[in-house]
Amino acid sequence: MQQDRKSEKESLEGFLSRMALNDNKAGMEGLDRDKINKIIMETSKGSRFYENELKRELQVNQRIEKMMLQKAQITEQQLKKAQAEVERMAASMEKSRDLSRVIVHVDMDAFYAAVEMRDCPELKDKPMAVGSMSMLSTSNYHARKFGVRAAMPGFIAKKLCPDLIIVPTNFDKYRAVSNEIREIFALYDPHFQPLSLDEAFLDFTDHIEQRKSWPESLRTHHYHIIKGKPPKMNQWYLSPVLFEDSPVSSPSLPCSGAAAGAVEVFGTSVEEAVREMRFRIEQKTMLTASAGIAPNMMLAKVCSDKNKPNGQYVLPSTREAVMDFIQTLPVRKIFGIGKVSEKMLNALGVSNCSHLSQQMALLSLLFSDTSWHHFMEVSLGLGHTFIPRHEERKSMSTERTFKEMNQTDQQLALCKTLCQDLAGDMKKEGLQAKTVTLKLKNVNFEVKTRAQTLLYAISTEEEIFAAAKELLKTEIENESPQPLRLRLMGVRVSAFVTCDDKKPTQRSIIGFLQASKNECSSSNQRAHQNSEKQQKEPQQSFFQRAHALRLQLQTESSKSQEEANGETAPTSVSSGVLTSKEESETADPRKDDDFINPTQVHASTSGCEEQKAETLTCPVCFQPVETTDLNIFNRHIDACLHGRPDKPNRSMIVDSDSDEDDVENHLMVPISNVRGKCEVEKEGEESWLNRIPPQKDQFQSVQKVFLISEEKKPSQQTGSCNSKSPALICPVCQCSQETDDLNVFNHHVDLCLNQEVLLELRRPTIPSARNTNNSSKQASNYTY
DNA sequence: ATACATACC
DNA sequence: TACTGGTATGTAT
Repeated sequence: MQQDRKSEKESLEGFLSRMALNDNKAGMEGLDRDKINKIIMETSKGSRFYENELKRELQVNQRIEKMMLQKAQITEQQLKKAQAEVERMAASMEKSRDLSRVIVHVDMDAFYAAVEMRDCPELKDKPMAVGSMSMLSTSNYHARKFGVRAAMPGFIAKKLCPDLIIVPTNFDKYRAVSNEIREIFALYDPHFQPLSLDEAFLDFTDHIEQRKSWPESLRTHHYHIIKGKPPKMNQWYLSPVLFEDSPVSSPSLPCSGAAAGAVEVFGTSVEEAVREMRFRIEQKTMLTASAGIAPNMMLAKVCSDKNKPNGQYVLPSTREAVMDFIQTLPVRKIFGIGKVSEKMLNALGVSNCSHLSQQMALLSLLFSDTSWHHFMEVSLGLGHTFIPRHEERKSMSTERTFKEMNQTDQQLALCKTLCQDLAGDMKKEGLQAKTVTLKLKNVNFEVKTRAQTLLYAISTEEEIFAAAKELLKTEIENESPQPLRLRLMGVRVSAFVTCDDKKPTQRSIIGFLQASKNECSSSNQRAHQNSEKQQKEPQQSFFQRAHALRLQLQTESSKSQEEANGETAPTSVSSGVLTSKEESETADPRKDDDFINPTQVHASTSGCEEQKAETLTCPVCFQPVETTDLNIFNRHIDACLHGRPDKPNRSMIVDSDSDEDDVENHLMVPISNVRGKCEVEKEGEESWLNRIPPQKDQFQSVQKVFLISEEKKPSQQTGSCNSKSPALICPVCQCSQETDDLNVFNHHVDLCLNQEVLLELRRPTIPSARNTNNSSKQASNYTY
């Protein structure tokens, strides 16, 4: 009994560390923590969410236990050695210290809540929060006294504060205000870096330098005259009382300006400049901001929190001031150290930054290099002194939470919707991605992610869905006969192709062939392992690539079908050259042990590679054809395709949208569609396809292949393990081939691949009108 | 490369 | 009744 109680208490404590009130941030001082936590607990207890949090807490505790075990095994000697290393590192870091920059971090006070209060005077004296019963984005300072805070569900907040008013989010409004404040930021640093709608880093160094010589007139700013109301205390007059505990009689905000005729003159110092900026923000938006001024970004961020709300804090640019400041700083305040890191550090007796430096040798042995190097920088008060330019986006995603969904058809439909939304967002930014990730959260709050990287970039709804659907189907199958009981689904795309990757489709085919070449050489001739490295294409197994290519073709064909009814839009075709201009191995691929050796297929991956080809390489037989006459070349290809009618083959797979195995549902691609999409690209671009204008007989040839494959549907083999005879499975079409003769098999694979290559090359690409639009989607405004 | 976890707003 | 959504990055395999 006692034991039970004890373990319950322990898990309670663990639970608290995840769930309990975070009084780390501003506005949470002096409230009844225990009472609040009790209410949070009572409200949460027994819920699926709670259970999951408990589970995660357990995992963290186990991690800590492991760490402690590791710690126990550290010898005196190891520690000494580590200490030496730490000191070396510290010395080298110290050398990089730069105190010459003036970095400012600005942060709007309770942003969303403040905007809503500004626009609705009713709310001014009341506890309110922005969000919903399910989740709050932020709360005003009134509500914070009750323990109501960002990232807390509204229904719990209501328990803490029954009078709480919850206002739904109005993102458009916040975005508009955000644009207003960003205009002001730009006046002080045109290269400022926004962190969210309400927050930014600015480099004031240049501004300060110029400001020194500014006349007073440039530093004089007018108060807004609000109709009829005489100025009083400027702060009260300027903006509604948003925070009753905000520093009203701030010495840095003299009232004299207002009294003297509604102007205020700001000085030339950094503090004055920042105060001026905040003043202008307040004038323009009737909202207040807080700011931190420090020699680097890491410190500025901490400083902006120091005198929140409506205040600022300057950390002098001396080593002494910085080191003093750091010593008492709780580790949790540091950007990048969250609940879990804090808990782990606490377990080692590290709660503030002075402990951090004291324990650095130990930390260097227990944490990864990246982690302890970061700790080290923090403990020395170091951080970025130059604000990095806005980086390119690395991923884009959309996800949705809903009431339990366990029907497969609903799940697939939702997945499609998500893909549609995502494709729309991608289009806005002209993005093309290679990796698709599906995110699932079941009703027990367990999260799963499943990703697939394709070797070509995709962007359309259909393409994304083709990949996402497969991932989802796999998960559904894995769970069957139980259904997936989902509460959230999300789709993310990443691994965007860069602007110079102009021909992702083209590259995908080339990449496929080149990569398989590499693989062949490494798997069969170990001695040749160090052949040229693939620069950008990911190293995938042949099977993965084949699968990826099939997926792409799948998408493409389903698109073809959809578009069959409408007109065929003028689309361009990816360009590239297939020539036999070869310097190296020109051996017959079929003499090789590999089932494919497309070393003969070379292509210019970009238009800049000048190639005047005397010969063209047939994509079917891989033999050079000594002609530049496309008609002749086309006839050769036809002959090749005709010449091997007796090998088993399959048509390409078409998305069936059914729950049955796709392999069962392959269909013919309407030739008319293939043809309709075949258009010539830019002039001057050397493309194999360009050299073959769509001719009737071309497509007839292709059609024959399809017919052949229809005639000879290979027997199905889904499982790879239960085949008695040594049947081989084609990595392209994934059908088992009833032969153990490698030559026969190789012929099949060749044909299969060539067919896909042919179709692939007829695939149109959407002209990539990529504009580097940096309008990033902004998340919620959390003020923890 | 993939999966999962942590962190931030 | 009810515990987000978007992005980046670290850690582990």
